[in-house]
Amino acid sequence: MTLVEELKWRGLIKDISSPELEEKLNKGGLTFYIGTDPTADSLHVGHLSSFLISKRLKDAGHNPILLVGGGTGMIGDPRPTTERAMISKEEVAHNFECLKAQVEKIFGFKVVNNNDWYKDINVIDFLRDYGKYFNVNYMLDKDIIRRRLDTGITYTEFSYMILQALDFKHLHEHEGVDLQCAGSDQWGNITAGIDLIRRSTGDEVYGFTMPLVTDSQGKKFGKSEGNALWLDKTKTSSYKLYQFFINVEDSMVIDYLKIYTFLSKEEIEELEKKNNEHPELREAHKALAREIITFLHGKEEYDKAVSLAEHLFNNEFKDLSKEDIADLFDAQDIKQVESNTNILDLIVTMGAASSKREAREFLTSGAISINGEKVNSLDLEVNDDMFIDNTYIIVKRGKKNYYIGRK
RNA sequence: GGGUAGGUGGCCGAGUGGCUAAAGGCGGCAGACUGUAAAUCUGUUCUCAUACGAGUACGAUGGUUCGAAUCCAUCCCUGUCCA
Repeated sequence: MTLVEELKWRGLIKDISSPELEEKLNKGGLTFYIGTDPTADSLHVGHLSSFLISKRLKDAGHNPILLVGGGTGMIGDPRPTTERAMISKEEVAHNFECLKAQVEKIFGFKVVNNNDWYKDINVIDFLRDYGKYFNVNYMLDKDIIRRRLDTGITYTEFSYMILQALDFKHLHEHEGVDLQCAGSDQWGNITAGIDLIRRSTGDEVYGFTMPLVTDSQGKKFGKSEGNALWLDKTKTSSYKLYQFFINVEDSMVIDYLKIYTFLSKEEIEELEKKNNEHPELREAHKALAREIITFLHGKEEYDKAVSLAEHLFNNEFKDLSKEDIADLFDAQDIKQVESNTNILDLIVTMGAASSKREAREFLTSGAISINGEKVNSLDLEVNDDMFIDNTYIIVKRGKKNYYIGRK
Protein backbone atom coordinates (compact mmCIF):
# COMPACT_ATOMS: atom_id res chain seq x y z
CA MET A 1 0.00 0.00 0.00
CA THR A 2 1.43 3.39 -0.93
CA LEU A 3 1.36 6.31 1.48
CA VAL A 4 -1.48 7.99 -0.39
CA GLU A 5 -3.47 4.78 -0.55
CA GLU A 6 -3.01 4.36 3.17
CA LEU A 7 -4.00 7.94 3.95
CA LYS A 8 -7.12 7.52 1.84
CA TRP A 9 -7.97 4.22 3.48
CA ARG A 10 -7.68 5.88 6.86
CA GLY A 11 -9.98 8.64 5.68
CA LEU A 12 -7.37 11.31 6.14
CA ILE A 13 -7.57 13.10 2.83
CA LYS A 14 -10.33 15.53 2.00
CA ASP A 15 -8.97 18.22 -0.29
CA ILE A 16 -5.81 17.91 -2.31
CA SER A 17 -4.34 20.85 -4.21
CA SER A 18 -3.21 18.98 -7.30
CA PRO A 19 -3.05 15.37 -8.49
CA GLU A 20 0.73 15.46 -8.84
CA LEU A 21 0.99 15.81 -5.08
CA GLU A 22 0.01 12.15 -4.72
CA GLU A 23 3.09 11.09 -6.61
CA LYS A 24 5.33 13.35 -4.57
CA LEU A 25 3.82 12.07 -1.36
CA ASN A 26 4.52 8.50 -2.35
CA LYS A 27 8.08 9.34 -3.30
CA GLY A 28 9.08 11.00 0.00
CA GLY A 29 11.56 13.78 0.70
CA LEU A 30 9.14 16.70 0.94
CA THR A 31 9.55 19.29 3.65
CA PHE A 32 6.10 20.19 4.94
CA TYR A 33 4.51 22.13 7.72
CA ILE A 34 1.46 22.00 9.91
CA GLY A 35 0.41 24.84 12.14
CA THR A 36 -1.62 25.72 15.19
CA ASP A 37 -2.23 28.93 17.11
CA PRO A 38 -1.45 29.26 20.83
CA THR A 39 -5.03 29.84 21.94
CA ALA A 40 -4.51 27.65 25.01
CA ASP A 41 -1.56 26.29 26.95
CA SER A 42 -2.04 22.75 25.65
CA LEU A 43 -3.18 20.93 22.56
CA HIS A 44 -6.34 18.86 22.87
CA VAL A 45 -7.74 15.75 21.26
CA GLY A 46 -9.25 17.86 18.51
CA HIS A 47 -5.74 18.75 17.32
CA LEU A 48 -4.49 15.22 17.48
CA SER A 49 -5.70 13.82 14.17
CA SER A 50 -3.98 16.40 12.02
CA PHE A 51 -0.85 16.33 14.12
CA LEU A 52 -0.63 12.58 13.75
CA ILE A 53 -0.52 13.08 10.01
CA SER A 54 2.82 14.78 10.38
CA LYS A 55 4.06 11.65 12.11
CA ARG A 56 2.73 9.46 9.31
CA LEU A 57 4.38 11.63 6.69
CA LYS A 58 7.62 11.67 8.62
CA ASP A 59 7.60 7.88 8.87
CA ALA A 60 7.16 7.82 5.10
CA GLY A 61 10.31 9.84 4.59
CA HIS A 62 9.10 13.44 4.65
CA ASN A 63 10.43 16.20 6.80
CA PRO A 64 8.03 17.93 9.20
CA ILE A 65 8.05 21.43 10.66
CA LEU A 66 5.49 22.47 13.25
CA LEU A 67 4.47 26.10 13.25
CA VAL A 68 3.07 27.49 16.49
CA GLY A 69 1.57 30.83 15.57
CA GLY A 70 2.83 33.28 18.15
CA GLY A 71 1.90 36.02 15.68
CA THR A 72 -1.31 34.69 14.15
CA GLY A 73 -2.49 33.79 17.67
CA MET A 74 -2.70 37.51 18.37
CA ILE A 75 -4.98 38.02 15.36
CA GLY A 76 -7.39 35.07 15.49
CA ASP A 77 -8.36 32.68 12.73
CA PRO A 78 -11.97 33.46 11.75
CA ARG A 79 -14.47 30.96 13.08
CA PRO A 80 -17.63 30.30 11.06
CA THR A 81 -19.91 31.94 13.62
CA THR A 82 -18.56 34.98 15.43
CA GLU A 83 -15.53 37.07 16.11
CA ARG A 84 -13.01 35.67 18.57
CA ALA A 85 -12.17 37.42 21.80
CA MET A 86 -8.63 38.71 21.59
CA ILE A 87 -6.04 37.04 23.78
CA SER A 88 -3.52 39.23 25.58
CA LYS A 89 -0.02 39.28 24.20
CA GLU A 90 1.35 37.94 27.46
CA GLU A 91 -1.02 35.00 27.32
CA VAL A 92 -0.11 34.23 23.73
CA ALA A 93 3.57 34.25 24.67
CA HIS A 94 2.93 31.98 27.63
CA ASN A 95 0.82 29.60 25.56
CA PHE A 96 3.46 29.53 22.89
CA GLU A 97 6.10 28.32 25.33
CA CYS A 98 3.78 25.63 26.68
CA LEU A 99 2.80 24.37 23.24
CA LYS A 100 6.37 24.39 21.99
CA ALA A 101 7.51 22.25 24.91
CA GLN A 102 4.54 19.92 24.53
CA VAL A 103 4.88 19.47 20.80
CA GLU A 104 8.60 18.84 21.06
CA LYS A 105 8.00 16.28 23.76
CA ILE A 106 5.19 14.34 22.10
CA PHE A 107 6.11 14.65 18.45
CA GLY A 108 9.79 15.59 18.60
CA PHE A 109 9.66 17.91 15.60
CA LYS A 110 11.20 21.27 14.91
CA VAL A 111 9.01 24.15 16.10
CA VAL A 112 8.95 27.61 14.55
CA ASN A 113 7.12 30.81 15.52
CA ASN A 114 5.69 33.09 12.84
CA ASN A 115 6.10 36.10 15.09
CA ASP A 116 9.83 35.78 14.39
CA TRP A 117 9.28 36.96 10.83
CA TYR A 118 6.28 39.24 11.39
CA LYS A 119 8.12 41.45 13.81
CA ASP A 120 10.36 42.82 11.04
CA ILE A 121 7.51 43.64 8.66
CA ASN A 122 5.98 47.11 9.03
CA VAL A 123 2.50 48.08 7.93
CA ILE A 124 3.54 49.71 4.69
CA ASP A 125 5.71 46.77 3.68
CA PHE A 126 2.91 44.42 4.55
CA LEU A 127 0.45 46.21 2.34
CA ARG A 128 2.93 46.65 -0.52
CA ASP A 129 4.65 43.28 -0.45
CA TYR A 130 1.72 41.05 0.40
CA GLY A 131 -1.51 43.03 0.21
CA LYS A 132 -0.99 43.62 -3.49
CA TYR A 133 -1.23 39.90 -4.16
CA PHE A 134 -4.68 39.66 -2.59
CA ASN A 135 -7.69 40.88 -4.44
CA VAL A 136 -10.47 41.50 -1.95
CA ASN A 137 -12.92 39.77 -4.28
CA TYR A 138 -10.76 36.68 -4.07
CA MET A 139 -10.75 36.84 -0.29
CA LEU A 140 -14.50 37.37 -0.13
CA ASP A 141 -14.93 34.25 -2.17
CA LYS A 142 -13.31 32.05 0.48
CA ASP A 143 -15.88 29.93 2.23
CA ILE A 144 -14.95 31.03 5.72
CA ILE A 145 -15.22 34.72 4.86
CA ARG A 146 -18.48 34.27 2.98
CA ARG A 147 -20.03 32.57 5.97
CA ARG A 148 -19.09 35.51 8.11
CA LEU A 149 -20.50 38.18 5.85
CA ASP A 150 -23.97 38.02 7.31
CA THR A 151 -22.78 38.09 10.92
CA GLY A 152 -19.89 40.47 10.40
CA ILE A 153 -16.14 40.14 10.45
CA THR A 154 -13.51 42.66 11.45
CA TYR A 155 -10.59 43.70 9.30
CA THR A 156 -8.30 42.00 11.83
CA GLU A 157 -9.72 38.54 11.27
CA PHE A 158 -10.27 39.22 7.59
CA SER A 159 -6.50 39.67 7.30
CA TYR A 160 -5.72 36.34 8.86
CA MET A 161 -5.49 34.42 5.62
CA ILE A 162 -2.86 36.82 4.31
CA LEU A 163 -0.71 36.09 7.34
CA GLN A 164 -1.05 32.37 6.90
CA ALA A 165 -0.21 32.71 3.22
CA LEU A 166 2.80 34.76 4.21
CA ASP A 167 3.86 31.98 6.61
CA PHE A 168 3.74 29.43 3.84
CA LYS A 169 5.83 31.68 1.62
CA HIS A 170 8.37 32.38 4.35
CA LEU A 171 8.77 28.71 5.15
CA HIS A 172 8.98 27.89 1.48
CA GLU A 173 11.81 30.37 0.98
CA HIS A 174 13.70 29.82 4.22
CA GLU A 175 13.03 26.22 5.20
CA GLY A 176 12.38 24.61 1.84
CA VAL A 177 8.75 23.86 2.66
CA ASP A 178 6.68 22.69 -0.33
CA LEU A 179 3.61 21.30 1.39
CA GLN A 180 1.13 22.34 4.04
CA CYS A 181 -1.38 20.01 5.62
CA ALA A 182 -4.14 20.76 8.11
CA GLY A 183 -7.76 20.23 9.00
CA SER A 184 -10.32 20.97 6.31
CA ASP A 185 -11.28 24.30 7.89
CA GLN A 186 -7.84 25.52 6.82
CA TRP A 187 -8.36 24.82 3.13
CA GLY A 188 -9.00 28.45 2.24
CA ASN A 189 -5.89 29.59 4.06
CA ILE A 190 -3.77 26.90 2.44
CA THR A 191 -4.85 27.74 -1.08
CA ALA A 192 -4.27 31.43 -0.33
CA GLY A 193 -0.65 30.51 0.44
CA ILE A 194 -0.28 28.36 -2.65
CA ASP A 195 -1.61 31.19 -4.81
CA LEU A 196 0.60 33.79 -3.15
CA ILE A 197 3.71 31.69 -3.74
CA ARG A 198 2.80 30.95 -7.34
CA ARG A 199 2.06 34.57 -8.13
CA SER A 200 5.02 36.08 -6.33
CA THR A 201 7.71 33.51 -7.11
CA GLY A 202 6.31 31.24 -9.77
CA ASP A 203 6.99 28.20 -7.60
CA GLU A 204 4.49 25.36 -7.35
CA VAL A 205 3.73 24.23 -3.80
CA TYR A 206 1.06 21.91 -2.45
CA GLY A 207 -1.48 21.40 0.25
CA PHE A 208 -3.96 18.89 1.46
CA THR A 209 -6.51 18.73 4.23
CA MET A 210 -8.11 16.03 6.29
CA PRO A 211 -11.80 15.86 7.15
CA LEU A 212 -12.99 17.17 10.47
CA VAL A 213 -13.37 14.25 12.85
CA THR A 214 -16.93 14.00 14.10
CA ASP A 215 -19.16 11.64 16.01
CA SER A 216 -22.18 9.94 14.48
CA GLN A 217 -24.23 13.10 15.03
CA GLY A 218 -21.78 15.09 12.98
CA LYS A 219 -20.49 16.93 16.01
CA LYS A 220 -16.85 17.74 16.58
CA PHE A 221 -15.11 14.84 18.22
CA GLY A 222 -12.91 15.20 21.26
CA LYS A 223 -14.86 16.79 24.05
CA SER A 224 -15.95 15.22 27.27
CA GLU A 225 -18.82 16.84 29.16
CA GLY A 226 -18.37 19.82 26.93
CA ASN A 227 -14.75 20.26 28.00
CA ALA A 228 -11.73 19.76 25.84
CA LEU A 229 -9.63 16.68 26.45
CA TRP A 230 -6.15 18.10 26.80
CA LEU A 231 -3.02 16.32 25.74
CA ASP A 232 -1.33 17.66 28.87
CA LYS A 233 -1.77 14.95 31.48
CA THR A 234 -1.82 17.45 34.31
CA LYS A 235 -4.90 19.00 32.68
CA THR A 236 -6.61 15.78 31.57
CA SER A 237 -5.56 12.61 33.33
CA SER A 238 -4.81 9.42 31.44
CA TYR A 239 -7.76 7.90 33.22
CA LYS A 240 -10.12 10.49 31.77
CA LEU A 241 -8.72 9.88 28.31
CA TYR A 242 -9.18 6.18 28.83
CA GLN A 243 -12.79 6.69 29.83
CA PHE A 244 -13.43 8.86 26.83
CA PHE A 245 -12.07 6.41 24.30
CA ILE A 246 -13.54 3.34 25.94
CA ASN A 247 -16.96 5.02 25.70
CA VAL A 248 -16.77 5.87 22.04
CA GLU A 249 -19.84 4.72 20.09
CA ASP A 250 -19.52 1.33 18.44
CA SER A 251 -20.38 2.67 15.05
CA MET A 252 -17.43 5.04 15.07
CA VAL A 253 -14.68 3.11 16.80
CA ILE A 254 -13.17 1.60 13.67
CA ASP A 255 -13.01 4.97 11.97
CA TYR A 256 -11.22 6.36 14.99
CA LEU A 257 -8.74 3.48 15.02
CA LYS A 258 -7.81 4.37 11.47
CA ILE A 259 -7.42 8.03 12.24
CA TYR A 260 -5.78 7.95 15.65
CA THR A 261 -3.60 4.88 15.73
CA PHE A 262 -0.67 3.47 13.82
CA LEU A 263 -2.13 -0.03 13.82
CA SER A 264 -1.93 -1.73 10.43
CA LYS A 265 -4.82 -2.38 8.08
CA GLU A 266 -4.77 -6.07 9.04
CA GLU A 267 -4.81 -5.33 12.75
CA ILE A 268 -7.69 -2.91 12.39
CA GLU A 269 -9.69 -5.30 10.21
CA GLU A 270 -9.19 -7.97 12.84
CA LEU A 271 -10.51 -5.59 15.49
CA GLU A 272 -13.45 -4.70 13.28
CA LYS A 273 -14.36 -8.36 13.07
CA LYS A 274 -14.15 -8.76 16.83
CA ASN A 275 -16.19 -5.64 17.33
CA ASN A 276 -18.93 -6.96 15.07
CA GLU A 277 -19.07 -10.38 16.68
CA HIS A 278 -18.72 -9.39 20.30
CA PRO A 279 -19.31 -5.70 20.70
CA GLU A 280 -19.76 -6.09 24.43
CA LEU A 281 -16.11 -7.04 24.86
CA ARG A 282 -15.08 -3.73 23.35
CA GLU A 283 -11.78 -4.99 22.05
CA ALA A 284 -11.63 -2.20 19.50
CA HIS A 285 -12.32 0.45 22.11
CA LYS A 286 -9.60 -0.91 24.33
CA ALA A 287 -7.12 -0.92 21.48
CA LEU A 288 -8.03 2.65 20.66
CA ALA A 289 -7.47 3.82 24.22
CA ARG A 290 -4.27 1.79 24.53
CA GLU A 291 -2.71 3.12 21.35
CA ILE A 292 -3.48 6.75 21.97
CA ILE A 293 -2.57 6.93 25.64
CA THR A 294 0.62 4.96 25.12
CA PHE A 295 1.61 7.27 22.29
CA LEU A 296 0.90 10.40 24.31
CA HIS A 297 1.91 9.51 27.83
CA GLY A 298 3.64 6.13 27.74
CA LYS A 299 2.79 2.62 28.78
CA GLU A 300 3.02 3.24 32.49
CA GLU A 301 0.31 5.90 32.35
CA TYR A 302 -1.86 3.62 30.28
CA ASP A 303 -1.50 0.70 32.70
CA LYS A 304 -2.39 3.01 35.55
CA ALA A 305 -5.53 4.17 33.75
CA VAL A 306 -6.64 0.60 33.06
CA SER A 307 -5.98 -0.50 36.60
CA LEU A 308 -7.92 2.44 37.98
CA ALA A 309 -10.84 1.76 35.66
CA GLU A 310 -10.93 -1.89 36.67
CA HIS A 311 -10.97 -1.09 40.34
CA LEU A 312 -13.64 1.55 40.01
CA PHE A 313 -15.99 -0.33 37.75
CA ASN A 314 -15.67 -3.58 39.62
CA ASN A 315 -16.27 -1.83 42.91
CA GLU A 316 -13.03 -3.19 44.27
CA PHE A 317 -11.67 -0.13 45.89
CA LYS A 318 -12.84 -0.98 49.38
CA ASP A 319 -9.95 -3.38 49.74
CA LEU A 320 -7.41 -0.93 48.45
CA SER A 321 -4.77 0.47 50.74
CA LYS A 322 -4.17 4.17 50.92
CA GLU A 323 -0.93 3.63 49.01
CA ASP A 324 -2.84 2.02 46.16
CA ILE A 325 -5.27 4.88 45.98
CA ALA A 326 -2.56 7.52 46.10
CA ASP A 327 -0.88 5.67 43.28
CA LEU A 328 -3.98 5.24 41.15
CA PHE A 329 -5.36 8.74 41.39
CA ASP A 330 -3.51 11.87 40.47
CA ALA A 331 -2.83 14.05 43.47
CA GLN A 332 -4.52 16.98 41.72
CA ASP A 333 -7.81 15.10 41.63
CA ILE A 334 -7.87 14.40 45.35
CA LYS A 335 -9.79 16.87 47.47
CA GLN A 336 -9.16 17.61 51.12
CA VAL A 337 -12.28 16.81 53.15
CA GLU A 338 -13.26 16.55 56.80
CA SER A 339 -14.86 13.79 58.73
CA ASN A 340 -18.06 14.39 60.70
CA THR A 341 -19.66 16.59 58.09
CA ASN A 342 -23.03 16.31 56.49
CA ILE A 343 -23.23 14.30 53.29
CA LEU A 344 -24.42 17.35 51.35
CA ASP A 345 -21.42 19.41 52.36
CA LEU A 346 -19.12 16.56 51.51
CA ILE A 347 -20.52 16.22 48.01
CA VAL A 348 -20.17 19.93 47.42
CA THR A 349 -16.64 20.28 48.76
CA MET A 350 -15.58 17.33 46.67
CA GLY A 351 -16.91 18.99 43.56
CA ALA A 352 -19.48 16.31 42.74
CA ALA A 353 -22.20 18.95 42.93
CA SER A 354 -21.94 22.68 42.56
CA SER A 355 -24.34 23.56 45.35
CA LYS A 356 -26.20 21.97 48.21
CA ARG A 357 -29.37 22.23 46.23
CA GLU A 358 -27.83 20.25 43.41
CA ALA A 359 -26.34 17.77 45.87
CA ARG A 360 -29.83 17.20 47.26
CA GLU A 361 -31.12 16.66 43.76
CA PHE A 362 -28.47 14.04 43.04
CA LEU A 363 -29.08 12.26 46.31
CA THR A 364 -32.84 12.04 45.88
CA SER A 365 -32.51 10.79 42.32
CA GLY A 366 -30.15 8.04 43.41
CA ALA A 367 -27.13 9.34 41.60
CA ILE A 368 -24.69 9.22 44.50
CA SER A 369 -22.68 6.30 45.82
CA ILE A 370 -20.09 6.39 48.54
CA ASN A 371 -17.40 3.73 48.44
CA GLY A 372 -19.59 1.77 46.07
CA GLU A 373 -22.81 1.91 48.06
CA LYS A 374 -25.77 3.94 46.98
CA VAL A 375 -26.76 6.72 49.35
CA ASN A 376 -30.23 8.23 49.47
CA SER A 377 -30.33 9.80 52.88
CA LEU A 378 -30.07 13.56 52.93
CA ASP A 379 -28.92 13.78 56.50
CA LEU A 380 -26.25 11.13 56.61
CA GLU A 381 -23.26 12.14 58.69
CA VAL A 382 -19.87 11.27 57.29
CA ASN A 383 -17.79 9.61 59.99
CA ASP A 384 -14.35 8.07 60.30
CA ASP A 385 -15.57 4.56 59.49
CA MET A 386 -16.41 5.65 55.99
CA PHE A 387 -12.83 6.44 55.06
CA ILE A 388 -11.01 3.65 53.29
CA ASP A 389 -7.88 2.74 55.22
CA ASN A 390 -8.91 5.64 57.43
CA THR A 391 -7.76 8.07 54.78
CA TYR A 392 -9.77 8.19 51.56
CA ILE A 393 -13.43 8.39 50.64
CA ILE A 394 -14.72 7.75 47.14
CA VAL A 395 -17.88 9.43 45.89
CA LYS A 396 -19.48 8.37 42.64
CA ARG A 397 -21.97 10.59 40.86
CA GLY A 398 -23.91 9.09 38.02
CA LYS A 399 -22.41 6.18 36.22
CA LYS A 400 -18.86 7.20 35.82
CA ASN A 401 -17.91 10.33 37.65
CA TYR A 402 -15.63 9.63 40.55
CA TYR A 403 -14.41 12.03 43.20
CA ILE A 404 -11.76 11.24 45.75
CA GLY A 405 -11.56 12.87 49.15
CA ARG A 406 -8.67 12.69 51.57
CA LYS A 407 -9.00 13.26 55.28
C1' G B 1 -24.41 60.53 7.54
C1' G B 2 -29.70 58.76 6.33
C1' G B 3 -33.49 54.70 5.97
C1' U B 4 -34.67 49.90 7.70
C1' A B 5 -34.57 45.05 10.47
C1' G B 6 -32.74 43.28 14.77
C1' G B 7 -29.86 42.44 19.94
C1' U B 8 -34.14 37.22 24.90
C1' G B 9 -31.38 32.01 29.40
C1' G B 10 -24.93 27.50 26.88
C1' C B 11 -27.05 27.71 21.58
C1' C B 12 -31.46 28.30 18.37
C1' G B 13 -36.04 30.59 19.04
C1' A B 14 -41.33 32.25 21.01
C1' G B 15 -43.03 36.14 23.77
C1' U B 16 -45.39 43.23 22.59
C1' G B 17 -47.79 46.07 30.07
C1' G B 18 -49.47 41.90 35.20
C1' C B 19 -51.32 34.68 34.62
C1' U B 20 -43.22 35.40 32.63
C1' A B 21 -37.71 32.81 35.83
C1' A B 22 -39.82 33.73 30.54
C1' A B 23 -43.26 28.45 25.38
C1' G B 24 -40.68 25.05 22.18
C1' G B 25 -36.25 22.74 20.22
C1' C B 26 -30.98 21.54 20.74
C1' G B 27 -27.25 20.77 24.13
C1' G B 28 -26.00 19.46 29.50
C1' C B 29 -26.94 16.60 33.97
C1' A B 30 -29.49 12.49 36.46
C1' G B 31 -32.77 7.90 36.46
C1' A B 32 -34.61 3.27 33.81
C1' C B 33 -32.93 -0.27 30.04
C1' U B 34 -27.86 -2.03 28.50
C1' G B 35 -22.09 -3.70 27.33
C1' U B 36 -18.87 2.15 31.24
C1' A B 37 -22.08 1.58 23.59
C1' A B 38 -26.15 3.38 20.46
C1' A B 39 -31.35 4.11 20.34
C1' U B 40 -35.58 4.85 23.48
C1' C B 41 -38.41 6.49 27.73
C1' U B 42 -38.60 9.62 32.42
C1' G B 43 -36.99 13.67 35.43
C1' U B 44 -34.11 18.05 35.62
C1' U B 45 -31.65 22.34 33.56
C1' C B 46 -30.48 31.19 36.17
C1' U B 47 -28.17 31.41 41.35
C1' C B 48 -28.76 30.45 46.54
C1' A B 49 -32.06 27.96 49.90
C1' U B 50 -33.90 20.85 53.79
C1' A B 51 -38.69 21.88 48.42
C1' C B 52 -41.15 28.31 52.49
C1' G B 53 -38.77 31.78 50.06
C1' A B 54 -34.90 35.20 48.40
C1' G B 55 -31.69 37.28 44.74
C1' U B 56 -30.31 38.25 39.79
C1' A B 57 -31.93 38.26 34.35
C1' C B 58 -34.40 39.61 28.32
C1' G B 59 -27.70 44.90 24.57
C1' A B 60 -26.56 49.56 28.20
C1' U B 61 -28.31 53.65 30.98
C1' G B 62 -32.25 56.55 32.52
C1' G B 63 -37.65 57.34 32.50
C1' U B 64 -43.33 56.36 32.36
C1' U B 65 -46.39 52.96 35.46
C1' C B 66 -49.14 50.23 41.38
C1' G B 67 -46.51 46.83 37.86
C1' A B 68 -41.95 46.57 31.98
C1' A B 69 -38.42 41.53 28.27
C1' U B 70 -42.81 44.13 26.60
C1' C B 71 -44.11 51.60 26.42
C1' C B 72 -40.66 56.24 26.00
C1' A B 73 -35.60 58.63 25.61
C1' U B 74 -30.49 58.43 24.86
C1' C B 75 -26.43 55.45 23.85
C1' C B 76 -23.73 50.88 22.18
C1' C B 77 -23.54 46.68 18.84
C1' U B 78 -25.01 43.64 14.30
C1' G B 79 -27.35 42.87 9.46
C1' U B 80 -29.29 45.37 5.26
C1' C B 81 -30.37 49.38 1.71
C1' C B 82 -29.19 54.49 0.13
C1' A B 83 -25.38 58.31 0.01
